[in-house]
Amino acid sequence: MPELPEVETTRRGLAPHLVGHTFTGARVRNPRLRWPVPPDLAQRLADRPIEALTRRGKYLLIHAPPGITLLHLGMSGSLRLVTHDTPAGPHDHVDLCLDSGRVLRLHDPRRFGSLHWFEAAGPPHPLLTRLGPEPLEPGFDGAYLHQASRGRRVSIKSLVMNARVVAGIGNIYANEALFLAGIRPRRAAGRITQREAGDLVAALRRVLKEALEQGGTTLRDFVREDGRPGYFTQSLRAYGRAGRPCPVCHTPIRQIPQQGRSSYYCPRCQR
DNA sequence: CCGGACGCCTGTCGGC
DNA sequence: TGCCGACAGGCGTCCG
Repeated sequence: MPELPEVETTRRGLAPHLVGHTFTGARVRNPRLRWPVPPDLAQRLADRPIEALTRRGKYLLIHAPPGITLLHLGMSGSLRLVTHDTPAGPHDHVDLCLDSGRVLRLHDPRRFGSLHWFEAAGPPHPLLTRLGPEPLEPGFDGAYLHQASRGRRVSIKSLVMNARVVAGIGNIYANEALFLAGIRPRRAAGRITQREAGDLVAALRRVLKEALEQGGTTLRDFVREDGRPGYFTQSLRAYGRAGRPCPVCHTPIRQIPQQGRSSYYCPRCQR
């Protein structure tokens, strides 16, 4: 998916087109996403003015009282703004219609994404209640990550991709941050030193900010609200670069399977 | 509580 | 050329 930089890029692109506008309704072409799209979505949204568009981890939240629409893009989801008469293609599952004549269109070939609606005044949505701190906010620092890693037998990469530990980090940015911090992805989380925890937090912050500046990473599916890809793809240091030279020492980047996914690292720079 | 396996989907790519 | 398995940005659920 879309990890934090891609979701935040989408949020920033959408905000000027949503906030201050009003929903006129919705069109659900295929409600079968990760969870069923609410059948009464159109009625819930109609005539509701949009007050804010926020992000928590990889979740987007559209605040239109009395409700909040919660969106998750899964592995292959994207959101685009199109005019109301733009023909829908395959995998264009949901349209949220705006009074501007534009439509917020959810496209998701693999359908691992989801769309929820819940009352703003009620309890927070269950998907949001157990999320760890935002990686770009002050609550996430070396002391926190070191503390969170104590006694954990999982790999440091797994720990950092665990949304209960820190929100918004997926496979790409976990690999990239571990590269910058000089830590091998298979290291046991419980054996990470205080200094390494600090380095990893700094690396995560740095790579997330860099990716944000370039509109995120596009491997195949991700596009921004206007259809442009993310340009951080060309700046990836380790991810997807198996066999190619390490940008620092030129040793070939190694690819290993880890929990059913690929990890990439430099065997010389990372210990 | 923790950690690992599984399942949910479709599309693409490489090897035979 | 065609088929088939592996793999792809995620994550809730279940089981030991």
